[in-house]
Amino acid sequence: MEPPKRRRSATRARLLDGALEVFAERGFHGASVEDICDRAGFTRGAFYSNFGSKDELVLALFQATTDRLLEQIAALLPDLANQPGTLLDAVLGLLGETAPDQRQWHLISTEFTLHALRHPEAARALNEQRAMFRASLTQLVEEIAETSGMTMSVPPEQFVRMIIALHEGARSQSLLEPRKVPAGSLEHTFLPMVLEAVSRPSR
Amino acid sequence: MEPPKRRRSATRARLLDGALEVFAERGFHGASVEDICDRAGFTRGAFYSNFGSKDELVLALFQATTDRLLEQIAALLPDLANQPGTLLDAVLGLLGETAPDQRQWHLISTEFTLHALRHPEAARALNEQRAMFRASLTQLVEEIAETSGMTMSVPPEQFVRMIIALHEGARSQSLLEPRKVPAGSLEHTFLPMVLEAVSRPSR
DNA sequence: CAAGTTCAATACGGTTGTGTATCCAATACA
DNA sequence: TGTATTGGATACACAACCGTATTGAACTTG
Repeated sequence: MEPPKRRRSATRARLLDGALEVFAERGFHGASVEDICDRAGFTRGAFYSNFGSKDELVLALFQATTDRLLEQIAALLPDLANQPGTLLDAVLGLLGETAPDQRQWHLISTEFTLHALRHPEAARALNEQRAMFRASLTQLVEEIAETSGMTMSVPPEQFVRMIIALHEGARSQSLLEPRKVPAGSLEHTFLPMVLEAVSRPSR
Repeated sequence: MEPPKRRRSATRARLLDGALEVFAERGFHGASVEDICDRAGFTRGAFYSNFGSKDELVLALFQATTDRLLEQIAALLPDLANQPGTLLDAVLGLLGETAPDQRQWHLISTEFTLHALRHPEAARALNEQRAMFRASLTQLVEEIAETSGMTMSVPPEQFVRMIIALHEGARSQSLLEPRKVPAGSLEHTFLPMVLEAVSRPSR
């Protein structure tokens, strides 16, 4: 009934989804291949017929997640650039909306970052993805700055790097103490000041 | 020859040191008890005569590291507060000097943060430690602001939270791309702007 | 409709890792 | 000096996990 190609890629997808969940719950090494298969409703036989090893799965998972993320960004970019509102609203909106589940995304991406810090190959893949992500944000910043007649006294990419750094650090604090640090509070308090400091009306 | 009490706590300390190294290298779950014992020059017998389980070791390790860190801070605080120099130099100096090996410290603390996000008890311990750390920084900020006749338009603790967030996010980027993001570059570029924006001379 | 192919399930072997129980040496103490 | 205690080593039992080999079922194709 079902074409085998579709079937295959469907189980692959389900395994990847399961892996995403289980990794978020138990962490990289804490999640066993069997855990992932159980979550996806398969056995290890299915796993090893789709992936060569756990490491291979991790790379595939990261690639799949990255692809989805970049697609979402590409879809959102035009809207954000043309809609009214400040530059920071657009950037922070993009940072937020691309990851519906902030907690899970933070766990996964942080975990993979640690992995990358120990494995150079993973680091290259991660840096590549982050470079594309930054590029999207930088483009957004440049466009909005242009249309609103602003010039920035620091390279836009530097500015974006700073936003990302602050965002990730703040997210960590928000997840650790949700009541004391509401999501986005640090960004919304301090980023306007920085923007004010680095931007001047174009002459 | 050697007093038994001393001997015992000495091996405990060596095991904790070994655990610190091995955790930094292979991560939390990736490090086996035997790895740690090998590193410390003992066997698992010694381990289980000092710790009840791997989890117990982790908590003990975190406590020990935390204690050392807070001691170092307490020792540094008076110097920094009284030495000449700007507020930011003092704060960033404190952030830097407390962890001689930035990479190892980043790996360990990030790993433990992930652990805490999944285990509420660990989260409480971590938040407690971070609160004390923040308190030290806040105190430093308040003292320096006072002696230099400045008033801040945001609560000092908020300001400190923001510095920490930015610092941790920036450190992650620096470790991933040391050549593109020299350590401390983001902080030194943007923090002065924020400080300028939030501080006014006291009337 | 029969042979071949694909995909996942089952069964298995081997490795690794945890924790316990026992043993041995060294020190403390009577 | 002989006995008791303490700390660490050795040996062992047991579970978890990874990866492979084999089997079976569904679908494709000639």
